Parts: sequence; C-alpha cells; structure tokens
Amino acid sequence: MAGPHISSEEETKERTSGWIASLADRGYRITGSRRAVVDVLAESGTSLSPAEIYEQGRAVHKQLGLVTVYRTLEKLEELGLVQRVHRPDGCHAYIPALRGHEHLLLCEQCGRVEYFRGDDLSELSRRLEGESGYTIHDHWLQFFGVCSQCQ
Amino acid sequence: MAGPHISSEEETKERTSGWIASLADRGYRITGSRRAVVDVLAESGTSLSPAEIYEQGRAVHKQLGLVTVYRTLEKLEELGLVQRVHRPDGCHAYIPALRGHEHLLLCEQCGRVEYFRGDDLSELSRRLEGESGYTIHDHWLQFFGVCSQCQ
DNA sequence: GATATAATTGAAAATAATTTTCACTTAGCG
DNA sequence: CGCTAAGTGAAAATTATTTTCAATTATATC
Repeated sequence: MAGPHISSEEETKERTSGWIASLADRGYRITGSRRAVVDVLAESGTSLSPAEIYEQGRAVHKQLGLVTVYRTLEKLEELGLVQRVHRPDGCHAYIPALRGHEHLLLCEQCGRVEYFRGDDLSELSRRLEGESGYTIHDHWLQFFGVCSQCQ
Repeated sequence: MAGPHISSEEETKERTSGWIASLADRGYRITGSRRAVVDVLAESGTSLSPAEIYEQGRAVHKQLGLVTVYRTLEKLEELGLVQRVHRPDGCHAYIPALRGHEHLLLCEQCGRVEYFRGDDLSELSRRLEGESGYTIHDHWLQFFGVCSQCQ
C-alpha cells in the first residue's frame, strides 16, 4: 500500500491551474473571485467551510462575496473537482475531490486531509450486492484521528 | 462474512425498550414525547430526519413538538444509541447507532439502512497510523446503492 | 484595441434548519 | 397525593444557505 499522500507545493499549483482550465473549458468565465476561491481551496491541505474560504479568499481578492464562494463551490463540485467532506461533527467543509480509488484520513482537530490508496473494496462490494440485493454505486472509507502536528 | 442484517420486528421492539431503559437509567424522565421519538426511530428500517421523526411521531403522540425531537435525539446521541448518518447528498438524518465493528449499506432512494459485519480494518488502521503519524480514533466504511425494493 | 452582450458580481432579502427563551405542565420521588 | 425539578411546546432568535436584482465585467467579435 502506498502511504498517505502529502501534497507538494508543486502539485497544488498544478491543481489550481487545472481547475481554472476546467472552468474555462466548460465555458465559465474566469474572474478574480473565482480565482480566489480556487486558489484557497486547491492549495489548502485542510478542509475548509464556505465561510473559511470566504475569509481566506478576501486576502487574495478583497471584494470577494460569500455568495460567490457558494456559487463557485457549486460549479467546482459539478465538475467533480471538489467535494464536501463528511465528518462525525458535520459536513459543511470542502476538499479537493477524491480521484480513482483514493480514501481519506482526516484530522479531527485541524481538518487536515490525507489521501491514501491501497484498499480494494470491490470484492467486498460485490459480495454485499449478492447478499443484500442492493445495486451498489459508491462507497466511503474514511479514517478519523489526530495528525502529528495536532498531538 | 455475515450477510447484511435485516431487523426483525422482535428486535426493534427490544431496541425500543432498551433505549427507554437507558434514558431512565441515566435519570431522564420518560414522557410521551420521548417515547414517540424512540418508537419511531428504533422501529424504522430507514434513516429519518428530525422533521420526519416529528411527523411520524405525531401519529403516536399528537402534541409532540419538533423542538423535543431535536432534544431527544441529542440525548439518545449522547447515550450512544443513535447517530447521524452521512450520505453524499447530506447528513441530516438519524439511525440507530452502529455497534462494535458494524458498517453500513445505505439505499440512496429510500434511506433504508443495512448493518453488516465482516471487514476488519484494524490492520489497515495501524498501518496508516505508522505511515501518516496520525493517531486514529475511528473510521467509517459505508456503501451506497439502491435496495431491491427501490430498483 | 474597442465594443456589445450575456455571464457574473456583491448586497440585501428570503428561506430553511436548528437553537434558545420562557411560562406552563408533568413524571416520579417521598 | 403533593412537591418540585425536569421537561414541554410555541414563538423568537440564530445560523447557514439561496434567491433576487441592479450594477459590473470577461470575452467573443469586430
């Protein structure tokens, strides 16, 4: 199994420009406000609520409005680039979306997110389908703890 | 692996009286309103939002208030008897809490919940702890699909 | 580059979910 | 039974999110 994946600065920059390109490809205009939302979330190692994105985004683009944060998240979510993250204490924060068979490890204190691979649940999924009669579409495997910084 | 566990009527009755006993043990009074909330959620095979519990609970105890639904859920949650269930489209519904190493299989259409056992994630958890430096406290393994009734 | 125009913006209002307040009721001990 | 602190529902307050709308602006086209 690959270890958890700590994002490098290099990669988060690529993520930022990739998201901007996806928005443009889709026909959405690239505005200062959208850039600010993308910058903040793509380069954050932690999950962020709309209010946190708003606050941090204003450092980049001072006239940013909270409404635009919501609207931009909606578009990024629609493009599969970001997703809400669900935690025992709530699900109001966003992260760069999981890709392929990635799973999550989350810090309960600071919201830090690690992505890892290495557990194939498709066999279990098929077995469950057979035994339950469900048609299974998706799954979540998430671990919750405290990161080394927060200990 | 044991198959998913379909609750019998027998068992849900036991669950209802167990929850009532736990509330009483803890020193909480047993009122008609609390009984209604417990009845509805303990005997439901699907996840229910506070508003749904309120609506169904009024069939049992007509003066039930929505505020009391919230307050009773808070107490049941504190006692570890119920928990919020998180799904891609939201996390505003409650279910009887997982026990031991149970995991969830959820119907995206009707909210039906199946509990299953059979996957031990403790080894993966330990491995992740070592590689990430996190102290892991908890995990979720959840499958999402469409149940046989909803197909 | 200038310009036309439809997309996008932020502020304010509206809505929805949840929590708090408070005067009244009641479960359950003695 | 009667007492009393716990619990109640209605209404108000709070919080998160969405909608409305007039003003602004990104970008395709000249």
